[in-house]
Amino acid sequence: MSDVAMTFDDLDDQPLSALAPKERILKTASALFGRLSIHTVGIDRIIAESGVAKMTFYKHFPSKANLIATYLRQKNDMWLEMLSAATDAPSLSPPERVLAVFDVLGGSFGTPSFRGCPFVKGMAEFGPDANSPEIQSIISSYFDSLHNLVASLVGPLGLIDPEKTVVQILSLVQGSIVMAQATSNPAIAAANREAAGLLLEVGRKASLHP
Amino acid sequence: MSDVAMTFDDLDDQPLSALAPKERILKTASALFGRLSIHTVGIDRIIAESGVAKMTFYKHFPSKANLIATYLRQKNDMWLEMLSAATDAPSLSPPERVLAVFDVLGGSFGTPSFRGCPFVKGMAEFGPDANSPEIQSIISSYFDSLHNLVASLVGPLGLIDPEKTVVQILSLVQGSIVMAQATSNPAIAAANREAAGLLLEVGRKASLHP
DNA sequence: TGAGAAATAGACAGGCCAGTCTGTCTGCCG
DNA sequence: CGGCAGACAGACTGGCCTGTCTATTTCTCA
Repeated sequence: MSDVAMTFDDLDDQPLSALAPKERILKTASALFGRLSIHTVGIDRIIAESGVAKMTFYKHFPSKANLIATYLRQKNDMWLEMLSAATDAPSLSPPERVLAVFDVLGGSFGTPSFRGCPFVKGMAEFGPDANSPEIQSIISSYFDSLHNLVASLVGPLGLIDPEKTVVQILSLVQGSIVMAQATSNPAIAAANREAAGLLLEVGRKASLHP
Repeated sequence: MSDVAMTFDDLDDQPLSALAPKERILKTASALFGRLSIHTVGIDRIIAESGVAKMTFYKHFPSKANLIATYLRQKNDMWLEMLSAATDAPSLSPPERVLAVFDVLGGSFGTPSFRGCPFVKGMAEFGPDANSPEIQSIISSYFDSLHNLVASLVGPLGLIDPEKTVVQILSLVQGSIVMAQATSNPAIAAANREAAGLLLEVGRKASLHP
């Protein structure tokens, strides 16, 4: 763990000074994709704002689709590593590990670079009929990974119907992100952390069939 | 209530036979915007698939932005009317009115025309930096309306912190839609209906401060 | 210092897209 | 039957976008 708090959109914050061209491109693209959208941001703009020549861009990224894939993979890795780090903290009890996810969310929601979930947005722009198999597979593998992470945290709790609880927690996570993006209510993460805690508690006893 | 079940994407299902040109255009656009995305669907394609002349299109919709706005307003109206109808059923108890929202969701998730929430997708394509004030205002007014609807259903329950519960319910709603779009798990709506029921129950007593 | 690799600047082709325009046809109503 | 409104078909413009290409400059490092 570093001494500076990580956020959901970590990379977008630092000044874009003299990095290697490839990182400069990726950082500029990441910021633009977040602020606007993927389809509305052209290569020319990414090139102009990252201060790079067109040939340099195409040397590092053979196509725009390749840049998008790299962008999404980077977001996937950063986000899952952040979650893993937070939920692995040794001081946490098993249920607290699940709830730690919402603390990470809450930390991200406040930052100015928060622009919603890149994968939900990616799904919106590259749906199942979009004929972009690589991008679609990155997106669905993100959802799989998140499912596996939460399932691995819920599993040890010995709940009656763990898969149901996992779905509920995942819905609260995604719902939190959507709500934080749509409304700037600062209480969202805390409210849903509390909801998740209740679901874990009740899931231990019985599931509404007393 | 009609004899045929309504779904989230109602209009997209019926055959696109001989309707008035304006409705044909809107229906075709709605289907294409849902299957693909707004930015990736061009006017030419909408015209071709709706079997309409270009001039006819521009007579009814002065611009693509106007078509998009009309499309979103129609989705807004249909969806809110569906929710109002379901939550107004006289046989329901006050808490059941809240849970009825998840029954509507569950009914939509199974239909082949379900393609996620048009407003979440709209937010992804027309974010705050997109310079499309009309579209943005339709989207944010949708979220406001949904908030008001849920708040009006939660209000009569006399909960300790109703606003917190409203946020939790709304997060479960949005999270359900995202999860249903990302994974085709048929149990999502039921699991989150149950979660919402628990939150309403617990919210009546005290909120984790015993 | 000197050579090769890498980056820069910017022109260019080909395709798509929004929106305009011209002309033809159909169908309704007096 | 005649006329007119509305729909149809499709060409066309100007602009943007991805990706290629050329020619020049800078950086590295031996």
